[in-house]
Amino acid sequence: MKDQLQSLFQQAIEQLKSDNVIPGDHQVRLMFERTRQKDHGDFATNVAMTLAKPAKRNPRELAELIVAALPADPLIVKVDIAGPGFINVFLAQDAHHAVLNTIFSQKERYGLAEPNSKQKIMVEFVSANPTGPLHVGHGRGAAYGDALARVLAAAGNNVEREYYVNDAGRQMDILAVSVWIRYLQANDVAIELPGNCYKGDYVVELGKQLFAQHGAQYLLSLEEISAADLKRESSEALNELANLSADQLREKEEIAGSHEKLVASYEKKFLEEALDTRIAFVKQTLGEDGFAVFFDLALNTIVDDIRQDLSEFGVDYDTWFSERSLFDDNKIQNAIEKLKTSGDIYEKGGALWFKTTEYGDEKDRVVVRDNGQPTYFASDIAYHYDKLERGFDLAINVWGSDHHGYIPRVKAALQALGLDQDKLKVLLVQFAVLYRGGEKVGMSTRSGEFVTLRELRDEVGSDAARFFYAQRKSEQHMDFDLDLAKSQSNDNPMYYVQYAHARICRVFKTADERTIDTSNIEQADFSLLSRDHEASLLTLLQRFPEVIDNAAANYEPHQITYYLRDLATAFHSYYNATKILDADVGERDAMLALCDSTRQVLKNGLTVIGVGAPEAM
RNA sequence: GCGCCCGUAGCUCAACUGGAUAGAGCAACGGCCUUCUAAGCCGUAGGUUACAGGUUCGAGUCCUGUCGGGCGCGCCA
Repeated sequence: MKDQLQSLFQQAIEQLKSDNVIPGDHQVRLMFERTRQKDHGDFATNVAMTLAKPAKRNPRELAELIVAALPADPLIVKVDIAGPGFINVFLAQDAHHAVLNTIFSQKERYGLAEPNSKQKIMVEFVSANPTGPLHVGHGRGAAYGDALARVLAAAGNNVEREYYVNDAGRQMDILAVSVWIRYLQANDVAIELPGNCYKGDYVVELGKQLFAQHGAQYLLSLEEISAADLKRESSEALNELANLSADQLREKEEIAGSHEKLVASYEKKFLEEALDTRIAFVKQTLGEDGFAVFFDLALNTIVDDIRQDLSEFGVDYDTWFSERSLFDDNKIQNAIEKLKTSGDIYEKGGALWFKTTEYGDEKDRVVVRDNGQPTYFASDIAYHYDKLERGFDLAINVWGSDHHGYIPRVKAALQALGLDQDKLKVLLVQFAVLYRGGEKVGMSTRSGEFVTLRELRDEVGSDAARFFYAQRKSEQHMDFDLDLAKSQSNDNPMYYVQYAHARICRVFKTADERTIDTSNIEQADFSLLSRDHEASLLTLLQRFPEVIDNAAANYEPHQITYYLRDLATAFHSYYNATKILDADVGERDAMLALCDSTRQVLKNGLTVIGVGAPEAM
């Protein structure tokens, strides 16, 4: 529809160019918008106003000339010039009715572009550390990422979904040690779980499970363990604190806010040091294979759980990419070597640094620590290198907004590796701030104090949760009131949209019961659809492909949810104002055709955001 | 201190990427079920788009500053 208008107006503009009204070399940006008000017609363009300056004429005068040069076409019945120079286009009735034929012929494909006709895109999202179950914060990333993937696919892209599993690194070691301590407790060893270990109930379960499988095989006494613990006098952090000069102390206190806060921050560092000592001890005592028993069980159990959780949420991935595989396949080494060759790596203090400042980062970053261990950043360099080498036109990362500071260094790495940094698009999802009874709820996985995605799904259902998340645009901060989400789930607009779909289904069932023949409604006389309600519905049905396009182009699946609400509203109004099945045969069939098309588009739209379209509520 | 994001009706959010009179849902108030599902419909009320400047035919949207909120500034992941 827009395309046809484009070409008609383009002809008019070419005409004016050859008449020297518009400079021939001027690039004309011709845009059509749906109008907000009926007396502005169906479409409006501001082209006369944008051309006013280059053509050195006032906009309304220019609009007259454009309209005069417009070729006649049956599509357009009237063209108005309004306001400061808008050109308002009124379409013929037939043009509105034609959408029904299109929907009948394309059915579940209506609104969707030709599959795989555009780019090959990878969407990586969620990628939460496999150290515990997903919480409701991850839910937003999951709902957004998956809806985005579906929208991009609907717009004709070939889309792959990937989950990057951080199965290497310190957090996983902490998890393994946490499980081991719970295992000792299951063996009646009177050991305490350190405060900075993982405290969730699932860790207790894993400990019990290992006890059942392996008995006392990995048992140590409290005395043996305590003997190896880090003593306060051996702590680097505490020694540093003790040796601060008076000046240094005052300066650091000022930054920390108070003496107590400064001491607390050093105590915290000491506890992390102590935990590292414990990890090293456990690794050494249990041996590589013994430690792997705890590590692998925890990892596999949790990844399986996450996979199932997401699948029940309607999110299924094409690939689960293991961080550890980057080590096994030497991909990290290779990436670092490549950076060395290009001269982007230097050594300082025993560590290897990557000159990210050369590419716009605020400071250089360590890729290999002085102890020889690659950093998380090193993994990420290798991972993104590998990702882009796999041949995607575009790689999208959906990240929590807390990672925004990380973008410049990853982009720096891509540039240094000779890749096109524009092929990586990072989309940030703001944190959902959780409230329960007016109180903010914490979401730390280590503390074990969080509401899981599964709990939310159990209480409100996967569809309602998805719709709720999908309604928000990603960069919008979001207040998530758990009580509200649970108690008022019927207020979720999803039910309103689904209800419209179910109502239409009911109309057709009742038609059946009354032995009304609905098999030929596609051939009905659509010109009988001339009420205001019908015109609104037809316009909305026409808009659906534009909505998909726009949502995909801007990475904004939330546009679909608002569109669906509008469509449902238009239908509910129509339904209340009209007794469809009691109308005369010809009119009735036309109305049924309109209903059937509306049902189809509601279903197509719900599918694009990953929500079901039930036939009854 | 520096950087990123945000600030729109009492609350939660939209606004077709710079367009015409800023819109929905909750909450409030008044109506509509002998009818194809009332999980619905119709109506009333609610706004200096945080504030102050600027850019232009035109600004919630772009620029500058101020205020307020979230997040980030590790040889953590």
